[in-house]
Amino acid sequence: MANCDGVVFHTQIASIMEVLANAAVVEICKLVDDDYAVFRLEMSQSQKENRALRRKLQLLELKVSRERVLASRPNSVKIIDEYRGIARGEGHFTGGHRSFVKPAEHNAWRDDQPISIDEGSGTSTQHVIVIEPADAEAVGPGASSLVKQERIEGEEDPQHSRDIQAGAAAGVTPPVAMVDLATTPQPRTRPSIMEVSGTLNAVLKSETDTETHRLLHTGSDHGSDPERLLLGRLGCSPAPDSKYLLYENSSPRTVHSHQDSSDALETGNDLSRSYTTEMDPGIMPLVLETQADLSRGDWNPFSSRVCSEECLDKKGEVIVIDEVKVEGDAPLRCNADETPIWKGYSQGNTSDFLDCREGLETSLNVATHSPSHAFRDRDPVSTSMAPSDSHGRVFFDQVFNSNDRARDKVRGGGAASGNSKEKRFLCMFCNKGFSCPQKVEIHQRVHTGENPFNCTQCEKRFSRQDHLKRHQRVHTGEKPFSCPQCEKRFSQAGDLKRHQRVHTGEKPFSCTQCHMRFALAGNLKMHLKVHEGERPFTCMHCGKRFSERSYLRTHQQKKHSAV
DNA sequence: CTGGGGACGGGGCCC
DNA sequence: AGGGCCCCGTCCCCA
Repeated sequence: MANCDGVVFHTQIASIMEVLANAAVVEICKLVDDDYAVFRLEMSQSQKENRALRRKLQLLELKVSRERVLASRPNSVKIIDEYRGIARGEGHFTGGHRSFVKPAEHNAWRDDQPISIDEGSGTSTQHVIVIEPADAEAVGPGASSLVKQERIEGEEDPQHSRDIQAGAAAGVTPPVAMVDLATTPQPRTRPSIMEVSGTLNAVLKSETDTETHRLLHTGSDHGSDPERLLLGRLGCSPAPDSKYLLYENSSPRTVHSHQDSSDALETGNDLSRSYTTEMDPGIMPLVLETQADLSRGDWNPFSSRVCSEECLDKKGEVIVIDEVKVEGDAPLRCNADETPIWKGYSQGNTSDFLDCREGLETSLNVATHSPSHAFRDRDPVSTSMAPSDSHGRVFFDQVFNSNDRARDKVRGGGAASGNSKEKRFLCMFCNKGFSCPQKVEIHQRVHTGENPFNCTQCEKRFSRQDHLKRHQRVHTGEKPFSCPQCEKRFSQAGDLKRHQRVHTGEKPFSCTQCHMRFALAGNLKMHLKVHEGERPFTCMHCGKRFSERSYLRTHQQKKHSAV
């Protein structure tokens, strides 16, 4: 009985505890719910305030930008303060859609010319920056200008840039270099020059060539010779003859010109420098010349030159440069084992071109050892290997009728020198200029090592067909060149010419260390080792040293043949 | 060492 | 455009 009472007591206690616990839980939940409701209410209010403020700010910015556009248009000669602020480093370009728009019509903005800007894209706030020459009076009404449009908040809006282009193109059929690189798929024949990492670096060349117009000008004042515009990717070191060169380093984007070293680009007031250094990283460098008419096919696949001197005479003026973003890490390759890179140019595979450019930069010795450099280094006057006096050369010129060609060669030597106006096709390895793509292709075998012509009688291979043909005289024994003074015959004309010095006594190569003279350059070279005391070949039997391998071989045959 | 030839690479020009 | 040729320079080798 007592046990039963104890059980009932415990049961009652348990039920009471349960009730109390449930009540406590309910109370706690209620308290939490109340606090949460209050918290959510506060949050929603804050968010509403934020939205309202943001909207207000956007409206304010839009209003200000419109006012600035209107204020700038009456005289059309003004650099908006905002841009100045940016140029001074007070402002920052934000990422986003960028466009340069310049109307083709009359090469200039007109006062009554509408600026085509799509402002209907809703949430975006756009700044229109009109960049005009500060010295507009001097430049005159025909001065060209740039409009830079910037979106602050807007996301990528392809339609936006199309609108801009349409507006620019609507007026007159523009002799245009209009590049919407980000939104318009370029034909395969158009090198995608924007596939380069780095910051935005737009280079625009204007034919007006005023100082203030060199906002983004890399070209030369010599309008007739704006030959080279190179796009390097990794601080590429181009051939020395490159007159127009753009390369980038990791630090502030600078446009380099071999000729315009003193122009605005080099000054502290250089707007372009201020401009470019303010660009967002991750935006691509762009290089183009305003006169470039891409539709004419003047693109030089080997040099990344956008246009030739002919098209520079044209007056294309509309430029639309859209932002181009880095699209991952494009695979870089320049592998000699692969299809020769220059082959890609016919398909306009410019990424290949650029990639190989870069690949080249990793081994600059290719360029520095290029034949063109070697030729420049071989100054027949300044080296001891040269004919010792002018008489010798004149004599040989007269004898062998090689005057003109010899002189032409001496003059014409390096890349883009001499007759450079017609050498529009540049080797992508050493930048040497050639008159046609086929010549470039042949020349580039120097760099690629390709030898497509193989001898059927031996295993030798040659880069040129005429060399193969010449080589095959070895097998045929053909010696079409006979000496008129003796009965000797030669397979090559040069060999005969060289041989005839035996008869003439001509020794055009003189030693600078002594008075010895030689008929052959190679013999002089060998002789010079006597003066230099250079004896790299050592006899393994007696330790005697020799300057030439052949000397050592002869020595060993004579002295140590038994061994 | 010197003299000289064989062979080849490369550029330029002509047809 | 492409082939062929001329020319120059150079390396290698041999007598």
